[in-house]
Amino acid sequence: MNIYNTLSRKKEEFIPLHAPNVGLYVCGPTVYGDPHLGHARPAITFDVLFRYLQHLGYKVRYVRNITDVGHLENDADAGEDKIAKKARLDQLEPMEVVQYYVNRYHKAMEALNVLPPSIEPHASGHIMEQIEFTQKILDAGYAYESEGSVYFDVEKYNKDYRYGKLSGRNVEEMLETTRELDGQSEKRRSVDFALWKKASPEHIMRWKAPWSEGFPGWHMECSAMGTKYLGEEFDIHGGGMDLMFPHHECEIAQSCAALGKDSVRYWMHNNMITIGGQKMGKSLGNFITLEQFFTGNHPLLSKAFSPMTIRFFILQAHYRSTVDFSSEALEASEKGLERLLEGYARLLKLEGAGPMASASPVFDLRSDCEAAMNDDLNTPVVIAHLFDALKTINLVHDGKASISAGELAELKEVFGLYLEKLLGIKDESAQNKGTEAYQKAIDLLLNIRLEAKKNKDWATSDRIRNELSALGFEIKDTKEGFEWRL
RNA sequence: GGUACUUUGGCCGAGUGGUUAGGCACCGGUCUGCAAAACCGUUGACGGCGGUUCGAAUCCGCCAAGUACCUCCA
Repeated sequence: MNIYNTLSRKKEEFIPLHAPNVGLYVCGPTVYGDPHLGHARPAITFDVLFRYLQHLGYKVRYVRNITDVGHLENDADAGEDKIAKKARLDQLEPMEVVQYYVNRYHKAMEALNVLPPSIEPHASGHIMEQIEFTQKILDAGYAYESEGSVYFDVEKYNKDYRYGKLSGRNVEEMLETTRELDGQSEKRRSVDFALWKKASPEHIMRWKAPWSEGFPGWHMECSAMGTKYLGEEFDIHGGGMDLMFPHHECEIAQSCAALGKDSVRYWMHNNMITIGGQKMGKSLGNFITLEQFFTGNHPLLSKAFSPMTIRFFILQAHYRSTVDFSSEALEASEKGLERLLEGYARLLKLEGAGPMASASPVFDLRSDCEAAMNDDLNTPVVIAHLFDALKTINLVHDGKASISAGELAELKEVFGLYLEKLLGIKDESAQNKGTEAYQKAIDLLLNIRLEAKKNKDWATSDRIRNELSALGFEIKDTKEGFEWRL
């Protein structure tokens, strides 16, 4: 398959370092707040990649970290990190905050049908590794200690390697534009970044290190944990585009400085989600949590949207495009998804007959979907192919076309493979059907209605329909009789 | 200011040189006691100007508009 590599800004053929094993690392959430739409996109994107690589026969070790040490707040809050701040404000243990939001994150991911990664390491559980990694960089001469903190020497590193190759930044220019703004800091240069930070007295998350009691810098966990679980060199590193600079740039520098070589072969970045053309952000007030989507409890939402609708909506855009969220767009996706799922249910009940057509479009579905996935995970095109197949399914269902047993078997297999296994779309309404007795009771009512209809007793028939509708049932009359759903 | 990128029909969203993407909506039709649903079908587009080419939504240049990153963020 081909993967767009941010490093080369080109699509490249994916060749694993140690086939059939593949190492995949993705930047996970910082757990100091409720999971929101922004967490859903990378999780779903790389979930599909994880599923597809496995489908291709690779043994994938998928590492997605939990950032529970917290990134530094801005300079005004010098030295305080998000989790520590949240814990202090709520008078909780930092790990209480972490546990609470990790649980919430897992719950949301499960609802979105995102498979759990192979390893989900916590930054707080890998302080030793981060200290060792920092020491390696110091030993290699690319870092310096200052007042108990350790900083990465970007200028020196840039002389031997090249800092900024991922995001296209030029260190000389960065130094020129920022040098004068820099006051008396512990850092030699404003572009230098912290590998270890000495904790201020009020900072409650702290660990002992050779340099001071403190905590690791923001980028260290990914270098340390990535190489710990996937080796000094591994295949794919993913994350949001906003992490390209400085986070991933610094990661590259750290790993390269410590190990003398690049760790990551393919860098993949998913684009952002916008709301009304604007980025979603806490400071912009257009922030919507996943729970708010599931319940519809937000002024920007016209109604509740199911997790599968969110998942489908995200997959209807390519992962490298921005995707603009609106209630309208979501409603459009919801309807399309429903149609697709009903078609799939219909397909599973179909029976084949007639002669085998040798050049049936059914047999193109597999190769078309495969080609789309191989082209940098083009899920919107896969979905378009499924909609094309849906047309065939409906024609057969309506008796306007016939299909051979062989074609039907292929269609069922491929449709199910892509929709359920690879895109990870499942029919949620199946869970809403209730017990068998309950279903039979509803069927009984609707059968009575059917009889009333036969007798042209419209009063009874309409009464049953209207009252069930009022209770939230959706009644559909069909040729054979009826269908219903809650 | 620097860096990266975007601009496709009413809306969402694929597509990188020549052939229908797809979804939603609209419209027409089938079905129906009525209605809904479902199904079928049709219409409709490539920001502006110039260039390369037999031919450009697709390549190049300029212009315009917009977004993100450079500071916590997926």
